[in-house]
Amino acid sequence: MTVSKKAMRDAIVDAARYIFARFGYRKATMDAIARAARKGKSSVYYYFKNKEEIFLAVIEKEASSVKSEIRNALASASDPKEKLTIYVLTRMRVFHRIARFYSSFREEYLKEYDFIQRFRENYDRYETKLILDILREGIKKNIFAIPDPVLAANYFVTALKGFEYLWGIEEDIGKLEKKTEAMLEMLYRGILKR
Amino acid sequence: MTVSKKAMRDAIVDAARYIFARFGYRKATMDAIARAARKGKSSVYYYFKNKEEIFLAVIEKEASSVKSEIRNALASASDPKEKLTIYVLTRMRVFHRIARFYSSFREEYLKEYDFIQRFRENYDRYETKLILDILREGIKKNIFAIPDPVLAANYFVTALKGFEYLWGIEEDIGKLEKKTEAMLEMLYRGILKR
DNA sequence: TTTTCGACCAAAAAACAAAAATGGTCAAAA
DNA sequence: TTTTGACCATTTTTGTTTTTTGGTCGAAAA
Repeated sequence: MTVSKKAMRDAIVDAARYIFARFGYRKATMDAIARAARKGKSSVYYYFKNKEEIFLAVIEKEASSVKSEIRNALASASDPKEKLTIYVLTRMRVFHRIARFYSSFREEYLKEYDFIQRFRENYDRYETKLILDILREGIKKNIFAIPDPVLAANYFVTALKGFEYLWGIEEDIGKLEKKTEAMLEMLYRGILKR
Repeated sequence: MTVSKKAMRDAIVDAARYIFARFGYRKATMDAIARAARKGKSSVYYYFKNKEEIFLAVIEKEASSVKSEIRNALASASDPKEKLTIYVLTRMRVFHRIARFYSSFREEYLKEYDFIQRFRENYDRYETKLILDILREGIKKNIFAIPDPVLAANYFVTALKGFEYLWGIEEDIGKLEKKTEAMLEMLYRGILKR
C-alpha cells in the first residue's frame, strides 16, 4: 500500500469515527461518512471493502490508542502493586471517556454483530494477559501470593466488567475512582484479620 | 381479604409464573394467564388491578422464596466467613436456576419498565444490608478487618453483578462454583504476601 | 496507473394503512 | 361475593408501497 493511500485510509477512519460516534453503527450511512471525508461514496469503496471494514478500522485504532495510553500510564510504575492500581484506574478512566464519546452506542445492541463480539473477545484476551503478567511479576518479586494467577486474572477482568455496570449509575468519575481505589485496597490486603 | 380470595390470588400468581417464564413480560397475555388459571380474563381482574400488579406479585413471591432459601442455607453457619461463602454460593446457585426458568427474559430489556427497576433497587438494598450485617458481625467477632464495611458491602454486590455476566458464558454450574470459591478465598486472604 | 465519482441496482429500512390482538371496563348473571 | 361475556380504545402485527442505503461498475480525471 502506498503512503498516500494509507494516509487517505486514515482520513476516512477519522471521519468515520465522528459519524459512528454520532449515529451508532446502523444509522451511520456510508454517504455521511464519505461526505465527512469530503469524498464521493464510491471513492470510499476504493479504500475499504465495506462498512464493516471501516468500523473495524475505527475500533482497532481506538483500541490501539487505549493500549498505548495504558502502556504509557504503566511506564511510570515499577512496583507490581502500583502497576495494578494504575492499570485499573486508567482502564476505568479511559473507558469512561470513550463510553461518553460513543454515546449513541449505549442503546444499540452491538452484541448481535458477531464481528464485534470477536473483537471484544480479543480485547478480553489482551486484558487478561496484561493483568496476568503483572500478577506473575508480583509473584516473582515476592510481593503477591496468589495460588492460581490465571484464575485471579480472570477474576479481575470479570470484576472490571461488573464495574462497567456502575458507570451507568455513578456519573461522577471522581467518586468512582475513590470507590475503586478502596475496593482494590481491600483486594490487596484481604478482609480477614491477620 | 378472605381466605379463599387469597388462595385464588395465589393460584393466579402460580399460573402467571409459568406464562411469564415462557413468554416474557410483554408477550404474556392476560388471556393466556387467565386460561392457565382456568378462569375468564375478567375474573383475573377481580383479583388484580392490572398486568403489572400480577407480575409484581410473581416476582415478589419469587424474591421471598429466594430470601427464605438463603436464610435457610445461612442457618447452618455460625462463622461469619463461612456465612459469607455460603451466601455467595447459594445466591449464585439460586439465581442461576431462576435465570434458567425465566429463559425468555434474557432478551427482553426489562430495565425499561421502571416498576421493575424499582424492584431491583429494592432487592439490591436487601442484599447490601444482608452482606453488611455479616461483615459487621465478622468485625465484631474479630475475624474481619474492614476499614469501610459499607463500601465493602457495595463492592460485594457490584462484584456479584459482574458474575451474573459470567452465567451467560459458563453454563456448567459446577465449574462456576469452583471459580467462585477460589475468588472468595482470594478476597479473604488478599493477594499481598504477608 | 492510480484515484474519483456518477449512474445504477438489489436489498434493506422506513412509512403507511388495514387488520388483528390485547389490556382493561362494566353490567349482568351465577 | 365471584364469574363472565360483550365491548372498546389503544397497541401490536401484518401486508404493501416508497425511500434509503450498501455496494458495483465503467468511464472520466489526474
